[in-house]
Amino acid sequence: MPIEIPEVVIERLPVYARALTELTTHGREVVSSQELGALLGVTPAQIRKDLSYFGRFGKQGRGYNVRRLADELKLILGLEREWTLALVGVGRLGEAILSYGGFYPQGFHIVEAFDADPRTIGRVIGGITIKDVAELPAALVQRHIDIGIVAVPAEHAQQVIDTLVNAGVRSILNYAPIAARSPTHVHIRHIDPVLALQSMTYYLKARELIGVK
Amino acid sequence: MPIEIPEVVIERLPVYARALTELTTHGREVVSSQELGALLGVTPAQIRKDLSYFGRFGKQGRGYNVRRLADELKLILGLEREWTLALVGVGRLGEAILSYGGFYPQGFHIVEAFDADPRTIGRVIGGITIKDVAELPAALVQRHIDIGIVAVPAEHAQQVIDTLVNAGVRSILNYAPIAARSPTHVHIRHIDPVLALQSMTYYLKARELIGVK
DNA sequence: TTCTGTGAACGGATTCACAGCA
DNA sequence: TGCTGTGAATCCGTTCACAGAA
Repeated sequence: MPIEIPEVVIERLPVYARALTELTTHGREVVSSQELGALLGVTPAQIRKDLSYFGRFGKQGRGYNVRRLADELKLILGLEREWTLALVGVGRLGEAILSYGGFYPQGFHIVEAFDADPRTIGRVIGGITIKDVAELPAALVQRHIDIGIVAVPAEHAQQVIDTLVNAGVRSILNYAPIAARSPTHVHIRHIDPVLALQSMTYYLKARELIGVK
Repeated sequence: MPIEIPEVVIERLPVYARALTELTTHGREVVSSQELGALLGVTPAQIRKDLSYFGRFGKQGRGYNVRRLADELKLILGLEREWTLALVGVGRLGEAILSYGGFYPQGFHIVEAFDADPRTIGRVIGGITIKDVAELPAALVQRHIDIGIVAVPAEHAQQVIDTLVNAGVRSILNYAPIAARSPTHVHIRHIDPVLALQSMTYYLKARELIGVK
């Protein structure tokens, strides 16, 4: 197996997979890197190069079989199977995450949820009984969890992440507004809308300065 | 003014600003790029280089004045002022966004909200009356909106984005799972937890293949 | 001495451009 | 002819390393 595929490439694959799946529902059977690129705002060369890390999926002169390529990508990403997730933090945000209908159909099953608030512990949301966060370490031993979701206040996030990591969780989706530190073998993705907004205002401000309104 | 500061640099500034603000609350007066880097998992050289695009904020032999640098960064990013936002889509997700307490204190004020569902239109959430999305274009003319938040189902997202762009909105925070196309002068940030999960499974799967469990 | 600011070197990702297959 | 797959060239961000200020 070829070592070190750039992480940016891995992050683009789900985007391709999603677009291809969408195309199959429209009955599309073949796409060229050109078309797919136009659809996604990516250069055709980018797509071809990315795919070339994993194999040769296209037919010269024709393009890619949409369904075949979608399936290949899902296999590469591990999207053909289901994954178990544990949610830590069931405040307003955590509750929204629990109720969100977009994870399950994609094979991401939240099977445990934890909180520190006695008023929240014991409640049942979306079929899941909220447990005491103190039970988190023990629960992680008992039941295999692939991915942790962190939705606790910023001040507790690092500690929760440490607990997850110590229990062997290697993938974390973090909603807390912190610059979390974790071992290199752990993959973290941050969902941070405020940070996203704060970088866009730079451009808004810049435009106003030069009077473009 | 120097042209073309890399976008990645702009995206790191809010991270620095947040850490510095945090440090000020701890009474910290001076930091070196070394310390700040350790805190954020970034190299000191990275921080110094990033800052050098905007000026000379440090003192050789000492480091940076925490409060001063925090203020400078906020000024650069436009975080000293308040910004008006309009939310489009007040389903479960949109409602969570409206109720989320993290935007307002950072100067991001959601002042309008729109939906297509007659049962939702007219409701009041967080002091805001939900309007009919059909009124969106007119409302954008009437009231200045800096940033649009898109939280509609995927199939309507592109159309909503187009409407926002046509009305002159230049910054969009998109929660819909689509690869949106927009003019280059418009800045879009995507919040897409499923995509984030789908790229992490690659590494989970890879580890399992080589038997690391 | 310590740590910033920065040109130069480096490294890695993107794009180019073309050989080769359908 | 059309479009893939891919080495080579290019571009661009990161890191190095050091001069210089406190």
